[in-house]
Amino acid sequence: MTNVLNFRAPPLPFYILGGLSDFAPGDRHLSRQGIGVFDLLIVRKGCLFVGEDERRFALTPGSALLLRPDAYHYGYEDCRERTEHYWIHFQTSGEWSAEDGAGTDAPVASPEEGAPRMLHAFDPMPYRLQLPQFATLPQASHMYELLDRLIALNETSYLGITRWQIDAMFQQVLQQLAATIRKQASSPRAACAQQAAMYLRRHYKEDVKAEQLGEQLRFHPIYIARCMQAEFGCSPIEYLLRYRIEQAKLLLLRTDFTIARIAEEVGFHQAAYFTSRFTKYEGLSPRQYRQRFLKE
DNA sequence: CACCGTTTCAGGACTGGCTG
DNA sequence: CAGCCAGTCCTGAAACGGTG
Repeated sequence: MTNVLNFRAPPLPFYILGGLSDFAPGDRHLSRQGIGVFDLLIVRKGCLFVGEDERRFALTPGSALLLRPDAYHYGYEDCRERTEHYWIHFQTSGEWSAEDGAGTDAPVASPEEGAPRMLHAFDPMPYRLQLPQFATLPQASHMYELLDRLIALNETSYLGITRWQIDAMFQQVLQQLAATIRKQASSPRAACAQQAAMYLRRHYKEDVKAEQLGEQLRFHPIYIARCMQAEFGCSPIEYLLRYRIEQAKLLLLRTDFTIARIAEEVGFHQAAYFTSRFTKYEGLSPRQYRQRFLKE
């Protein structure tokens, strides 16, 4: 059973459309199969009865339900009283997965295998955005206020400057939703992963071995690898590699150092190996990268 | 000739299953 | 939660070929 939806960021999920629905007694939520977008429902008044596949939720004021784009949704019971609820449709162009009650992280969607990745001069370090599938909002009135403003903006205009205001506001909605499971982020596992990441960023120019990392953090290297996998979706070595490549990109654009010099500066012993890793992650060689982005 | 890309393979890192 | 073991996978070094 799904409890948490994990979004690998960047890119962050983006807003599509939202509104406030007012149901009279006897109305019920629509039945839809695989609508292709995430649907966030937040009840302001009354009680909404919604099912997703085999699970059923009775949403009372202040509760939020995040419906998956690939599941079957339905109203399983009529509203007994006047029921107001916000609905927000959003989507992501990145990877996302559903985590079940047992803690397994089953991948659900990801960019097409082998598809050419979008090329940027710089990519920030990846992180994971966790959203609960069902939550009771601690500051529901604040959320209602935010959603009212979001919907009002949405209705006035959807172009130009308003578009990024909508996106910024939508990120605040996600932030409030994510905050309901923030307790988990301060777990020993998350702390271990954060410490490891900090150590790797500080020592990326040096030879960092898993064993050495374990000694520094006073944890078993295998345990650290698991913590980082859970927190960042990658192993310590992959995290280090990505960080080194980001630093190398800076040097490629800011200096006229040779590829071999840059490889050495960011912790690679062999320029050939640096080139192969860089090409794998960026889709073009260091030299091509420099030529391409210095021209722009 | 300097620099970059490809191939190969030993050893280190990671994963899954399990234990305390 | 934290660590161990066995099997598998991947990294990184080295050698060599290609290119401008």
